[in-house]
Amino acid sequence: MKRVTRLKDLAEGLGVSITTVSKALNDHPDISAKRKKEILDYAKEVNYIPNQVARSFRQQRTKMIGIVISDNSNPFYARVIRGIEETLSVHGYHCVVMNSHEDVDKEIQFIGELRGLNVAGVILTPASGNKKSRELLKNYDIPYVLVNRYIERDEDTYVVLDDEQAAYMTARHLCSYGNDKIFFLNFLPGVSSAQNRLAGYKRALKECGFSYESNMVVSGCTNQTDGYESMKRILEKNKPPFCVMCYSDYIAIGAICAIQERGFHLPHDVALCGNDDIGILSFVKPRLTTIGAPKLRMGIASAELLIELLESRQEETEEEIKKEEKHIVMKPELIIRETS
Amino acid sequence: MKRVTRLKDLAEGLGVSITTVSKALNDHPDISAKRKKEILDYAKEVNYIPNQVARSFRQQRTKMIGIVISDNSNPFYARVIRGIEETLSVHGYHCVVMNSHEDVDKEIQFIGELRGLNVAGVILTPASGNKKSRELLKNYDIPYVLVNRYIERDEDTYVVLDDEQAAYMTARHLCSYGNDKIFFLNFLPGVSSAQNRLAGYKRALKECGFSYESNMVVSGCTNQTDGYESMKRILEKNKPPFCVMCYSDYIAIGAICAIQERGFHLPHDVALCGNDDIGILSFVKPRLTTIGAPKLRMGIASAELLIELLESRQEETEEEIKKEEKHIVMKPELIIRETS
DNA sequence: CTGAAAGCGCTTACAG
DNA sequence: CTGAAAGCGCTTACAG
Repeated sequence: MKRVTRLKDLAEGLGVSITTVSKALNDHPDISAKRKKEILDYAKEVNYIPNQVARSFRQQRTKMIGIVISDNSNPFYARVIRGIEETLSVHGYHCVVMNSHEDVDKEIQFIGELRGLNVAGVILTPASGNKKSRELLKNYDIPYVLVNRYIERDEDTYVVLDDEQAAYMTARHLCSYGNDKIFFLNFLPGVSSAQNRLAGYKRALKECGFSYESNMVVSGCTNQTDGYESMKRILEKNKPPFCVMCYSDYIAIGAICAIQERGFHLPHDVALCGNDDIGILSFVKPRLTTIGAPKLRMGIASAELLIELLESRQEETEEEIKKEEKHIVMKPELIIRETS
Repeated sequence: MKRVTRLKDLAEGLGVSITTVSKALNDHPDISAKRKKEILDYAKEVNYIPNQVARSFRQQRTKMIGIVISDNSNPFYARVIRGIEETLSVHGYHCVVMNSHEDVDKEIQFIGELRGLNVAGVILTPASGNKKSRELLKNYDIPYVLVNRYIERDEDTYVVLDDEQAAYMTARHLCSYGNDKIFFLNFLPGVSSAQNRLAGYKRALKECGFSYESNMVVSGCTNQTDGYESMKRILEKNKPPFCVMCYSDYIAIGAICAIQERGFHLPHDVALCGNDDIGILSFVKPRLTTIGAPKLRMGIASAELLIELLESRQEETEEEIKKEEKHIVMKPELIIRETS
């Protein structure tokens, strides 16, 4: 196994000090142009790659960012992560991705591991109702940005969709069908996005003169199968026409399956909306009416926000760290296609 | 900013040496049970988290694995990554995910960055035809596993689908329709999987007594849009009935869109197969006939293979490193649904 | 502009 | 069984 080239090897090869080589490579002003060029040329020639572990250790800070989400293979988070990765990459940061699967204990364990890795920051989608992670990050003094959900509306720094508005737009749209029933297949009730969607749904019903009935809302749907099963149960007790709004496209696809199985037609018998605009579904029949969420942009925005946080921290002294929470709330877009 | 607890703080707190604390925490045999318990209890009490950066630096090895794929938001890779992450996580490793977007230069740059991070190993899907990354990894002496593609059939360590067999099964299935034309919307021609699929396609044609015509194969399809456009072009020059096999479900969905737009029916006018079995599509009409690829298992297998490589390296002396390349070739499964 | 020296927090070979 | 000391490869405050 051949030895890796170190700063010391460069210094010896050129007959200068380690300090000088380090300064040249780090673009320190305090060095003559000639020397610098000499050193940089030589470093390139021998393909010197600085040991980032040593560097991070010495500087007591890494260029590593922890990304803790429920599941990287969920198309929603997959897009968010892509946005994050691309943005961080440009700024010289690297992403450590961890899947919590909505498991609070796992999430807490991950935060500890990230602390041990001395990550520069964390981008987190907190597991349903988990306040502890946020506390830990604060305790550890790790800058963080929440994405897609928040814990404390006014205190966290986060990037979310305007969920209240998204649900409001969807429900208003469905109200126009004039059916008296708009079912809502919602997500886990402990999550801010689900709570805000419920609020938007209620607001729309109220405005349209529909009464809110709690048994029209199904909580805790997380995937296609939940959508399918919930829809089946609804169809057993209710005769179309009616409307259905779904927390996600995933759930919507499951629900559509149940509806078609019973021989009903969309949007004629059941008018249905999804949420998220998962790319592949725009090519699929019946083309799903949904809410377009800027997943990539949410990723990009959370990465940019975190970088901003990190940089402001560099510049400020300990005293004057301004605890400015920032909230980015993205506009949803109603994409009307064929299912409503 | 409060100071982080170090080994030294534990030592001082307990009135023992740093060495002893380190031994206790690392489960060194060379320490009394009583001392060890004392130290472990205290460490837990003050919530001591070892500094992995310092540790990695000292040991000249990290628990970091680089994952370099084209795009983490591609549902195929998303599942593979999930399998990798879960497996590595159990073994105490962490994943640094990087998207190369089939860009050779970017991929090479990433390998360099991973070298700088001193990763323990790399799991790589090499960009189309890129032999350089593999060379670099060898030069840098970084253990690696290729996933979903290989560069040198006999020399690399990799986990792939049996692509030849997958295409063979699909084409045989389509041959049974007795149409004389089986189009093949293939991927980038520089990639081993695309080459092997072509071989399987040819084998099936030959066995079924169909002649191979190169103009029935469209190379370079990567996404829905390519599938859609290619299918449109085929429909302009060819009248159904005929068959189409697609390199991916993505491409298949695009192709279906084009077919339906022209008013043709599946499988009556056009019998079509995808490949990958992207989960969400099993709920969608017409339900796509496809090849089931064990994406999660491919991820798990590549992670396990890499860990095996890392551990064997630990145990062996420099002399006796056995350069055993391992190739895992996974069985494809033909899932016949509604499009053929 | 250049360089000697300290030190980041661990692990490990070694002495007792 | 315990601990003193060296050292992993850098950066940085400081002296010249």
